[in-house]
Amino acid sequence: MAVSIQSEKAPPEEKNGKTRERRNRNDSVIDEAIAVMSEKGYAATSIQEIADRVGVLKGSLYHYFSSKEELLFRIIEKSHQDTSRISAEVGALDLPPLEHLLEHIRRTSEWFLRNRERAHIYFTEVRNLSGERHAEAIQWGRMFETDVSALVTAGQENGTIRDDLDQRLVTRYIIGTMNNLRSWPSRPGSKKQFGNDQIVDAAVTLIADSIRAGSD
Amino acid sequence: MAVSIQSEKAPPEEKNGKTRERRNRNDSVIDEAIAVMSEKGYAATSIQEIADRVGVLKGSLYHYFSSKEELLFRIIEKSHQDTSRISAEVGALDLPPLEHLLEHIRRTSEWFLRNRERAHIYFTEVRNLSGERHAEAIQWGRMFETDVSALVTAGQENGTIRDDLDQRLVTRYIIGTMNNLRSWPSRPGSKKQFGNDQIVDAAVTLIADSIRAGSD
Amino acid sequence: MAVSIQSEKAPPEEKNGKTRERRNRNDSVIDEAIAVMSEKGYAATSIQEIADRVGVLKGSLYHYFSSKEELLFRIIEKSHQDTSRISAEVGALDLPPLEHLLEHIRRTSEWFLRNRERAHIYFTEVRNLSGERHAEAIQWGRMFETDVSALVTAGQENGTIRDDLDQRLVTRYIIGTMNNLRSWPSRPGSKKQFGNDQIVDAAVTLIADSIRAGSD
Amino acid sequence: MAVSIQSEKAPPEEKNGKTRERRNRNDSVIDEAIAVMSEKGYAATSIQEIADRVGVLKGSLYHYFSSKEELLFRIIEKSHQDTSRISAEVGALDLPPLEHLLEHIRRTSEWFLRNRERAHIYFTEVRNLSGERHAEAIQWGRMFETDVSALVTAGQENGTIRDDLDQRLVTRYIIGTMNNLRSWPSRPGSKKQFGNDQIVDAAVTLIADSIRAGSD
DNA sequence: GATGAATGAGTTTTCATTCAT
DNA sequence: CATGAATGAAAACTCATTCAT
Repeated sequence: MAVSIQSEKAPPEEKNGKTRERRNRNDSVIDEAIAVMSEKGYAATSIQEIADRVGVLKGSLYHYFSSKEELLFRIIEKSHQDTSRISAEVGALDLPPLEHLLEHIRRTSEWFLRNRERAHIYFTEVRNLSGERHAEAIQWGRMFETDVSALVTAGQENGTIRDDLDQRLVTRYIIGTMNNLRSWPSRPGSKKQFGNDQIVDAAVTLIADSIRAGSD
Repeated sequence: MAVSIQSEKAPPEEKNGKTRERRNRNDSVIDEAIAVMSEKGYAATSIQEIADRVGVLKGSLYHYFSSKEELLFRIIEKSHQDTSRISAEVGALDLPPLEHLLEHIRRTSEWFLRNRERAHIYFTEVRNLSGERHAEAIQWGRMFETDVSALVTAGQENGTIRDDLDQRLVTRYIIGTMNNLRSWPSRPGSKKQFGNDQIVDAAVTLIADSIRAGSD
Repeated sequence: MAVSIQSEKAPPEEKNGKTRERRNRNDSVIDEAIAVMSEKGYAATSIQEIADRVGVLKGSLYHYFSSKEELLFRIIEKSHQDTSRISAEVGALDLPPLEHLLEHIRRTSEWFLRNRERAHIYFTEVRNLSGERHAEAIQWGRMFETDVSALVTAGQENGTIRDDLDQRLVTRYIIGTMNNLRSWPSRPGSKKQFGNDQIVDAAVTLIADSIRAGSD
Repeated sequence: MAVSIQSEKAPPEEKNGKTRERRNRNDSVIDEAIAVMSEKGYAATSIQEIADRVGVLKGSLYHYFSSKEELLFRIIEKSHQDTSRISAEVGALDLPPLEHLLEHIRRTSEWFLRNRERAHIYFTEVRNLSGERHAEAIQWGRMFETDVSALVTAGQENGTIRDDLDQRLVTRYIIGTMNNLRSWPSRPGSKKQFGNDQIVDAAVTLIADSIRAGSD
């Protein structure tokens, strides 16, 4: 079942020179911010660089966000919304715990791979938020963890997931593995690399084989 | 079998003499740099902040390193040296591939957990190096990967490691899991958290159960 | 004797038609500008803030004035016109110097109190004008001073105002006292504060008692 | 009795070119800040302009203060300290209320005239402070007012100050007059202007004649 | 070794103003 | 009239680095 959420880059329209462009650059700003920030990290990314890539003066960017931190927040917020929605969609399937967990991993992993850059920011840059925004993002992370945690516990209780390992360690193992998918070999254009489907399949297989009851 | 490599923060010995003091100060600079950088990230860490924690004016830090980047390099270099040594020590045991790999994972993971902050920097801040230093650190990372990769391949060849999954994916899975150990639940002082040994045991168990031949 | 000049904020009439609306908006811009500028000062007031209060986007404000400085100039100009008119009206009464001066103080003070915010700007923000506008406003201030100064001199010459103090010092004393009336205690709604009439009476009494010939 | 407090500008040492100057520019920074801010107002004063006058790059100024607002605070704080000290010195003379008040006015006025620029900032720029600093400065202003207010009340009670006018209005009148002394005609170099002593004498005479009991 | 004033180039952010729609 | 994207210049502030003392 295909997941419908999409966050790909807006199509790069040609600038036709004549009139000063008035289109909405909101998506473009976010996209370029994601690209630079995921490559260099939030702190090492300058507003100047984003502006250069968008093709406006740096002051102009402040029409699209009120501060660099708010820009980061919006990127993270969108990731949270997407993954939350996936979580809800999987929940609606009403599967038994282990199948539920594996489907959750599968779809979330697909999203992470399709949105590698955004996901990277989601996982690594929360510490650059402050105050209210930081608290909220931390809360989101906890929700994400709780979703997995609850499924692991349920699987242990109905005997489908091994219970010789503490639920919290298993949860962290699963989330950590998903976090790292972005670094699994997949440079497109390289000779023999892997498609997102192959990576997801491998990850789900490995996780399933390690947590299934009776593994030990 | 205990691993002898130690990189913990220098014990806060009382200043009992010039020599000791000087020695401590040098270590202290590195230690505080590691502490701040692992918390805030390299780019968001200011020399001022390190100086404040060391208890010295920021100009004075330049007696201990020649640039912020060189400081980062030294931190990463030391991590490389430690993990390389571990790799060599395990190699000297002359174990069969799977056992060799698991022992490698075990000891390296122990080091990562004992040196959480330094390891975090090692894994995330290489992109802040430039030129020669960047190239060298990239090379070290490749060496680290190659060590694991070779063992996986050997294990697949002698039939002890599953070969239905590409060697590169399995390698990335293993390394990724090790990378993430620092975030496994372990706040010391908290009531029911986990010691480093428990975490390592769990990680090795999970990895072993997922990559062993015959899992599928 | 009631003074007829009125510069109070336009009453918040309901928008009952195009014409009325347009008229209101124009006044509203001035009124809000006066409110913000008197509170924060001209330099610390942003066009954005005025626009927010008017309920219009900042670009739209430029339909009502051509520059921030021109807006300030108009505010000051109106103050000058009002006080000039008062000065002329009092002159038309044809009173002897001391009585003339006191009536001038009385009516001008009433205007200052009724237009506290505008008067504040009139007295403190002239330095933010430049070029021609600055010169003109300075000239207005000089005219204001000259009006008082001439009356003081005349009073000294006919023996009704003390002449042991230089006319210029007395003039500055009078003007300075009027300038400060806006800070005399008068928060409306507070229990025992003072009405504008009481403040004016007190000020005129104090000034009269201090400058009358025979005081020493 | 002469007041000993002095805040004049530091002597302008010649820069003798040879070595980069390492002297303490703290006073110089404050002095130039006072000069520019009193002329243009806090908000219209740029750090750049102060730096230009001090002769350093603008970034270097941040060795002397941590923010523009803190710089303003320090200027205002010093004014408060000076005027507080004067108030205490006069209090120690143990004079009857009216004499006490007039001596207070005399000495404080002298300070205002000798420190025209600083006093101007003290009276007009408090609104540019924020948070804790703003609260503290407001408190200082209230203390200043309370000092005068208490003397007026005491004078009314022992019958030496007129009591037909409310104590609060008289207090504001006095403070307002002192505030305005800086604009009394005194440009040095101009032909027939006035020395500080003459201005203070005139002000004390005018105030005394207006508030003394029996004036009416 | 340590200091701390100074640099110089950078950062994020603000803001009056313009103008095509 | 009103919009709102964009400008361009300047603002406050940061920071790695240098260096005379």
